[in-house]
Amino acid sequence: MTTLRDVAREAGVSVATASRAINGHSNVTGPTKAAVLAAVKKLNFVPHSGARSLTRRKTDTVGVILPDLFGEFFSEIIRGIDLVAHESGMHLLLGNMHGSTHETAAAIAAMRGRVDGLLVMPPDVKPELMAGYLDPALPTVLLNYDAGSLDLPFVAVDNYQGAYAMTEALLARGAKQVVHIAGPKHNRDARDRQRGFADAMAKIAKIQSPAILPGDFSEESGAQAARLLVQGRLPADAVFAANDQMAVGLIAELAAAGVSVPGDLMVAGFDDIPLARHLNPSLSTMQVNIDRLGSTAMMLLLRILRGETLAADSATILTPTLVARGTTSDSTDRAKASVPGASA
Amino acid sequence: MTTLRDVAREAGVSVATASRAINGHSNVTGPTKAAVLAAVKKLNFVPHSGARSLTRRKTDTVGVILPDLFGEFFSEIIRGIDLVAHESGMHLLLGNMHGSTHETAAAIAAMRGRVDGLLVMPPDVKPELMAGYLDPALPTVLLNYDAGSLDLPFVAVDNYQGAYAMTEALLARGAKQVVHIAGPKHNRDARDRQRGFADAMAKIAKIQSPAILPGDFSEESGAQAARLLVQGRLPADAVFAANDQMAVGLIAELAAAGVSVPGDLMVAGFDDIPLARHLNPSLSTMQVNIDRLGSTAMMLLLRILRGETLAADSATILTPTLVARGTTSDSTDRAKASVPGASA
DNA sequence: TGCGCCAGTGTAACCGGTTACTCTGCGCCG
DNA sequence: CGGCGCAGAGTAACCGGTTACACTGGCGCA
Repeated sequence: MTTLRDVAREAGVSVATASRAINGHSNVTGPTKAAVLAAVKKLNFVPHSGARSLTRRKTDTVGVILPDLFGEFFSEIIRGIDLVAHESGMHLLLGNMHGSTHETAAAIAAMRGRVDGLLVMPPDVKPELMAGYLDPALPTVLLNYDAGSLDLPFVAVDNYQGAYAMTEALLARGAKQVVHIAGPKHNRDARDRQRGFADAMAKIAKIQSPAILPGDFSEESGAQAARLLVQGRLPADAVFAANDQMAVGLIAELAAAGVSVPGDLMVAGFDDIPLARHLNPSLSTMQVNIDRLGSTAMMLLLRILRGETLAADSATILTPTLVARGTTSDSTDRAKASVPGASA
Repeated sequence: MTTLRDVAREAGVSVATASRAINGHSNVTGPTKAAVLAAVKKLNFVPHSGARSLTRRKTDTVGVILPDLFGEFFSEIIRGIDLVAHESGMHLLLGNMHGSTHETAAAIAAMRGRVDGLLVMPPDVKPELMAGYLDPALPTVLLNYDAGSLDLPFVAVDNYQGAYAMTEALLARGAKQVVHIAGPKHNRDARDRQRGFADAMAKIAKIQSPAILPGDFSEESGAQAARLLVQGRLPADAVFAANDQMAVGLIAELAAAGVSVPGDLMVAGFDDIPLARHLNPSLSTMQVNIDRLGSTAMMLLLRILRGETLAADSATILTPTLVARGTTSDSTDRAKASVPGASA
């Protein structure tokens, strides 16, 4: 493995000159520079990024710490981040907290000396703990997490507003008794969505304690909710699941039980996963541009790295948009909804 | 930002002792070690991984270079890799070739000094070029790519065998005229699948030049194939798409044209994306355990990094398994298939 | 009692680059 | 013609750890 010293020797110059020539500094004569570059080519030299980042004190890498490396959500967010990072010549170092709070601390600590900044999404970690985990010297942007007192820049999806809007839409469609399937209790997104639902029910339908079934964002928990609904004879004319995954499980189980959607029961989800529009009937949901979540956060981080001091307005809120599809169509639309994936 | 020097000073020892205490070397007395660890805690010291990897000549990081950071395939493969990497305390550095051959070279070069080994999946790069891109000194495992003469270890899906098996299954179901929708022409996976299809048709159905429609793995190209099929009145009783994505587009467009699946036409895909079983009727496909592709490759790489010299048998081939679902069921199964997602 | 050995610790070189500072030689000015 | 300024190149310190080697003191053994 060839080093800068080798190149310098080959070109008959000092390491300083070699370094300058390679990095395109101005104070190098044409011939000298050419000689160095020739040596680089000949020896097939590639600078050692580790060594370089040690002196430069920058690594051209950002750490991305996510709760899980799993599924569509994950790949979309990475795609968004990469889009922006790649443009700026930045690399992505993946960290995974594997759901555990303790691992979160470890993952963040492991990033020291490897990255210039951090993108962290800790949906299940308590804010007061986060403060201790983060290195104040390392620029950090939070994803989908309002750290409150920590006052770190963050990008978030307006889950509350989204859930409110969806609930409102269901009520507008004529639903009287909307049931919510909640997400994991300690999960921020899930809690915000539940709040949005509850508030909309209270404000618009004047129902103070709407029915809320437990769930954990998994397909299976959606199916379970369906069984509760059917067997418990819970009066309901619409179900709003806290995410699409659960809505999928719910619909499958309802179909098995002979409940017609949207005829007997309207169903709505949240996230707009790709599967949503391919279901039959297709699933109404709140569309979240997850890739935008990632790219926006990355842009924010880049600005911080460039030295801009962000004002308090550094928080960016992305509002999800309502996508009305088959599972909430009223009877007149029913025919259209029966062609599977016709919108493809 | 505190350094080892700071810790040493605080503990009243030399940097060498501090380093040894922190890294758990044996030749440090109890009290000394305690003093160092106390200083570490007090100063909140985290070793600078960049500096450490410079002397240790290892980074505890592997580079993962994929054609696209996109979709289910990507997230599953990363998940598989991470599963194994995480267990060994390895980190993942993401590289993205963004489809361009030139970027591939750049992505690989950028890894020098950042990683201990490389996992590369270059489906569109010609083998003779790959040789020039790769650093022979850097342990590398190829994903879904048989480098041939390069004789690098690799893990691959047996696309040929999978396509052969699926074609065979369609013929066994009674299909006489199976049409294939091909993937991108320069893509290895796509070519292997097409070969498997063609060989099966030749061997089993004795058809030498079966109909093959062009495609590019996208949903839209599947839809386009459907239009060709319908408008061109191509005689066909089964369609085997080179991937699920195209099958999805195909089915949607067929439905719009009033063609019944599997009644008029059986359809099969490849990959078993999550969407496949949720379609109505659910999509028959070849299941590829993509996460296993990643985890197997990572295990192989780890073995190389541990110093094991792998024999020529280092190539691992994963055979996809056939998943027969609604789109290839014969009429007696039809009723079952009409319950959407009942298998959830 | 004196010597060698070894455990525990310190000093300093080193990993592979970058860059502040120094040095040299040339052109230009007075 | 001598001195100054500056461009181009070199020397060496440094980034923050690791570790080979040197050093010291206490113990066991003769």
